[in-house]
Amino acid sequence: MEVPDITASIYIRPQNMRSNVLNAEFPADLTENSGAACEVLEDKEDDGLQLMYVPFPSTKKKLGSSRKYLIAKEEAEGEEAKKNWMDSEVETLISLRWELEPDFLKNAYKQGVDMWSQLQARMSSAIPGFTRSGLACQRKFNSLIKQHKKDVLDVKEGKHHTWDRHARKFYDSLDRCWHTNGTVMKHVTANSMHVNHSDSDTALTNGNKEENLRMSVKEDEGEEAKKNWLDSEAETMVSLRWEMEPEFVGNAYKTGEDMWSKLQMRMVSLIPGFQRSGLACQRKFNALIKQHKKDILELKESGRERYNYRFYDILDRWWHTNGTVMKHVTASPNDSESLGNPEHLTEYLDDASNKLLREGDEGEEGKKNWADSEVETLIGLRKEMDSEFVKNWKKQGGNMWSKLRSRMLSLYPGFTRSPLACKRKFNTLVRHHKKYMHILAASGEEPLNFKHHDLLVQWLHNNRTSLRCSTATASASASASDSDLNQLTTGDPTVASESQRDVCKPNKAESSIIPYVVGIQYGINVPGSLSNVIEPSSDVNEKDKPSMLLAKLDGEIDPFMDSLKPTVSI
DNA sequence: GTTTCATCGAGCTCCATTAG
DNA sequence: CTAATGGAGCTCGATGAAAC
Repeated sequence: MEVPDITASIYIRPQNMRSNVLNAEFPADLTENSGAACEVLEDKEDDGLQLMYVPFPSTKKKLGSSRKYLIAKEEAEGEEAKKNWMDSEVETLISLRWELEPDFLKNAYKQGVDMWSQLQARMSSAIPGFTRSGLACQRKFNSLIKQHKKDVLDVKEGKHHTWDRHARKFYDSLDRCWHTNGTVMKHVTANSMHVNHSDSDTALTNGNKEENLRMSVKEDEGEEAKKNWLDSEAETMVSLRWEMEPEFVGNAYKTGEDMWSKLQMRMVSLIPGFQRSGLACQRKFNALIKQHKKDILELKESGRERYNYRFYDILDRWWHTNGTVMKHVTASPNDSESLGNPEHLTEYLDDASNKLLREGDEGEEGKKNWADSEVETLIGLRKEMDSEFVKNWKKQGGNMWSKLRSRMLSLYPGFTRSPLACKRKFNTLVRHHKKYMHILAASGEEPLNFKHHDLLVQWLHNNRTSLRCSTATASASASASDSDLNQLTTGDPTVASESQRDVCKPNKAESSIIPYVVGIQYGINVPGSLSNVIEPSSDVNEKDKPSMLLAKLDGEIDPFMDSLKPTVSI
């Protein structure tokens, strides 16, 4: 990826702040577009002067000082006018978003790190009088990318394009930053972890120093909460855990020997301001191992490298030198051997699934487990209300889970779980149902103790047209086949009604594989093309294949499973 | 000591609505 | 008509509480 020159070591200041301004020339099109005054600041590191274009509005309300600006900002906040974005605002947005790209990648979905608020703050300091929210910035940026992608695709496919639109004038800036050659702008999507960071890392230069300083101050102030682990923290923790391994082994399961607290104390001594608990260290460590194993599996099966954590090296070194050492935190004592072995995953999932539907007391609320009867009623009601769910899918005010919760309440006086809790429980059930399918496909044996599985299976296969609209989708460990399950439950678009198709439309990747996804649902991350998974015999007409496969689904579940088993390669 | 369940908060996406 | 926002739903990572 081409690194644009705007990643240079330049400090940006609001126009109203004094600074060392250099003479600079800007591309004519930029200044013309923005009609803005520009300011370029000195490279403090003096490591090769590079300039950054910093547009400022030819402001009507020019403010004399930063103080006045802050007051004006406060006054303006809350108005949230729906005024169109000025060109200069958009250009600044793109520049800052690119500059913060490494942080966006690193902090995707993390609690306690609101990247768009950080960007908004920088927008505010770069553009006096800027009053839009972080959310507005996020939406504007995403809509730009969406439009860009669409236009590029349209042009590629020879369709009529809309390049004369307002967004067009910013495509150069977007391309200059991300240089995507018209491919998907991955950086803002859930798949951002797939992006190779190496290119964008170079962008994290002096421009982020202020932000880094601010963050470090924050840490010193003890604003901990659920903040993402820094790489340095994780590395230190893994190293310490390794170093203390003999003690961990010696004191395993002994009461009064809280090894993780000891490790936590050493973390504090090594990292001033470290405020996480020993339990948090333990969880993070176990999560790292789990993730590592998952990544290795994925790499082995699909050839796709998902994560690139530096401390994986440490874990690997440890594993290879100390084969059995991980027994405290893994399901199998032979993890060093079972790495990459799907059977191991099966064992792991099986173990998990056996405990899945463990019931707690007939709980009233909060984090008490759901009672069997509650779950069954939940599924029953959800099934009963399915047409309503489909009808109101994504409609404002639909609030279907509230309605379902009301019906739960009428059946269970004293039922105190929230609509959201109902939704989450249901999504969790579906997620585990998918896990069940994986286990079944991997081992050929029906996992035990899936109490509510039958209810779900019955519904999923009788009603393939709607579930996509109301359930959580992929679990991280099984994203490939989960999406296929979604497709399965979405149903055959050639049969579904127009409205159903509209409501439950598959994503683009899925839409091209519809006829053949049936088999992969029961597979487990089978590498290669879908045809490797299930291939109708060659003497069947192309046009008959989809119906043939779907016809299988209409039969009983078990016979279908049986017929499928031999075709699934693991 | 380890794992699971449920929750929280941040980000993204989609459709409907509203303002310019 | 188009762009921006509202609102709902989804995924993901971290964590408290409880179960094992």
